[in-house]
Amino acid sequence: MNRTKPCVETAAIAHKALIAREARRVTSYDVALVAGVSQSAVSRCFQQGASVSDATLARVMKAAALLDYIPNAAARSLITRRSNIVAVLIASQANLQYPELLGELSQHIGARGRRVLLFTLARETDVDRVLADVWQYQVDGVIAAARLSSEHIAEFDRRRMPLVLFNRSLRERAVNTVTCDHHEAGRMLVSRLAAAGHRRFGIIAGLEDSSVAQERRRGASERLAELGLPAPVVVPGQADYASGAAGLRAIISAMGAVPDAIICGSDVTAIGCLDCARHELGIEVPRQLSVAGFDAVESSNWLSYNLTTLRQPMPRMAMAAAELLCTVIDRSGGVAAPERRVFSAQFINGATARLEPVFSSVLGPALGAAQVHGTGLPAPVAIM
Amino acid sequence: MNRTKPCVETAAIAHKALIAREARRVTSYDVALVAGVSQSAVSRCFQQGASVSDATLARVMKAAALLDYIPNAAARSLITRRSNIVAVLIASQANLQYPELLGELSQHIGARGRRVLLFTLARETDVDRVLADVWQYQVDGVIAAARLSSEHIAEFDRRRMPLVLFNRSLRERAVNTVTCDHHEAGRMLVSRLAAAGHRRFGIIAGLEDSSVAQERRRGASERLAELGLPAPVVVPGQADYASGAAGLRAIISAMGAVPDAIICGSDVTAIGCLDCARHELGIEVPRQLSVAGFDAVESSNWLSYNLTTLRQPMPRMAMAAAELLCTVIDRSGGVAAPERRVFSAQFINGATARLEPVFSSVLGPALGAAQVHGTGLPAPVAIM
DNA sequence: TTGTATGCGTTATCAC
DNA sequence: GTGATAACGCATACAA
Repeated sequence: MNRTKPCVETAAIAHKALIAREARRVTSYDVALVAGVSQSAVSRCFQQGASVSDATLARVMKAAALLDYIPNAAARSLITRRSNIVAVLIASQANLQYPELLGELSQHIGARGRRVLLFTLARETDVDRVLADVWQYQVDGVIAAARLSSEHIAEFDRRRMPLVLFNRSLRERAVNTVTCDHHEAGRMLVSRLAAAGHRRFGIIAGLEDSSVAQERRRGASERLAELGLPAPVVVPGQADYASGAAGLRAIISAMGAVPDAIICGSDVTAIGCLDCARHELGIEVPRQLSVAGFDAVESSNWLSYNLTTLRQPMPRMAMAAAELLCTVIDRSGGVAAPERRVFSAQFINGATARLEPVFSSVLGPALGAAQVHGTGLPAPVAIM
Repeated sequence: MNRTKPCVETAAIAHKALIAREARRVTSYDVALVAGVSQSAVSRCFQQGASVSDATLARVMKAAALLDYIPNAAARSLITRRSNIVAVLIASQANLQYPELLGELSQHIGARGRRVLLFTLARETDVDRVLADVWQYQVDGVIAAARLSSEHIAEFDRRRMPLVLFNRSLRERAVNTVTCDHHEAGRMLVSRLAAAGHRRFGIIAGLEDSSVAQERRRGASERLAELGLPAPVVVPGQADYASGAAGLRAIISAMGAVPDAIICGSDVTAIGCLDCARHELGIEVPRQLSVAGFDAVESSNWLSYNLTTLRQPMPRMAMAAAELLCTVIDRSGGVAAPERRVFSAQFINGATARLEPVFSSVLGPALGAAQVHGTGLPAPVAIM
């Protein structure tokens, strides 16, 4: 028994030289040769539930270590039909807006033994080109944080490719989704602002092609109508800082006055709006104007802003997406009905919106603020 | 000839049903059968410089389209020894600090016909575990924006795995790198501040294990010593907002006074420092205190801050890294000497540091600012 | 230009 | 528990 030890080592050295000379890769055959077992035995040593004797395992592992052997995932996936790779499709925009998303997804997917193959979309129209690549790489599933058409979804079905939509919903087709309820978030924000007496609203929209921004806007407008408040002045925006200033000026110009509240499609836009109001137009926030955003990005919490906003639970959503996709992959074959996981946005009570009722005791009888905001509602509207 | 057309179509339909029944994938053999050619002909149709007649190409492509055939990248990489996959190793920290990096890398690498397999590191110590995965996936090369030890690099060499280090340099070993000259950036910042009369410096360090932050700090300290200025008060930080406020208080406490200038390891820290100074301690910036950051993140340019900072040319650096790696991959075999591409940081002249000489004409004769800043230098120091 | 035959490195199936 | 052998789906050398 003792004699095998030096044998394995010297054999490994000689064999390694041979491999280097022939400029080949180290394969399981090489390990088998050095360990003095069959190639099948080597293969089994690198699998989970395989039955191998301790002695064999030890010999094989030793030989593998000496040769720097690592199983070839390409060859494995060819036969197992599992690449252990998950594609993540994400619009560059979305990646910049939610920088933590990719990292969170990668972590959770990694924890489930798979890796993320990244497909970034400079424009949403790149989807077609990118999907062709996705099919090639034989990924086990796809998380899409980008706009997919109904035809795209159909192709996923046809190819039996597991798919989870992230923050995009598609009414026409049943498909696995993880989303935040942006429609409800828009409603909630308006409810709170209206309850505090805001009457005249401006909205700086987010990206036109973003369903997230559209849902928020729809929710807000819908709730305003329900409450019998005037229709908001809506101006376009691009979810960036500059859109905040431009939007604010456009709203004031269209309205002929400063509105009671401005709802922005994103925090960065809200911050742009805020800075413009305070530093350029001399409008006091929140005394003369309330400003609210969406997403609760890190900077919204900074002392200079302390923004009133709504947070999507990104970490939980990322985890849910990873979990959902991996579950679908693991039970592949057994095709189950698609699942929708919807999370609620969390209200962040910052300091850029007056959310106390106008007749709150903290305000004196001379309600300058109430006058600036127009007549105000006779009574606070029920919150949500 | 005309008769072949319906033949291909009906054959395709029948064949597709067969494949579905057997629950197989569509392979090049299936396409060959339907198109009435050999499998190698099909293979050639999906390669670049292969010689195929127009007629064959047309028949094959038609059959492929009808069958939804896509070449299997795993099988291809097995024989070509090219996966067309590039691994990107990135610390989660770095991803949050430079959200655009991943997207830029992905775009440029995609433009060169490859995709990014993402490996995020929650902790820098995860490198070992992650590298084992990297070898498995048979990637063509690696871009590492994480700390690698000399032993790690040695393993890349041993496996002949092309590697580009991003923003990490390693003196001990020759390796391809793309970096920004952070050492020089630190020196530059001190030179400018010193030239404007700042004498007493505080430094809020970045992450301890980040070579970027260390280089900046070393450059700054070195330049201060060269200029004969007092050694700076250095306090720890974590590149986050909270570190700014904590660092500012710590520096003031250690110094027993407000320093002339504080250099922060990152913009976010600088913004935290700024907010604390202005909103909590009532220190006027830049009149009583100059604050500078690093990186020129988007928010540094906002009206509320307008930060004095230094920008790394991230887009160009990302492009350089992608280009360098792909070049190395394409000439694989011909091992060339490693290359280092070093970019310079760009100074952003914001409004949070007094960079005019203290005796500038815009200041009146009663130099409150100069007194706050101590004696000031008798004459401006030469810039750089 | 086209077809035949072979190999890439692994897992899976079956005897033993 | 172990070893022979057959896939997996493609690209390539070579003959035609």
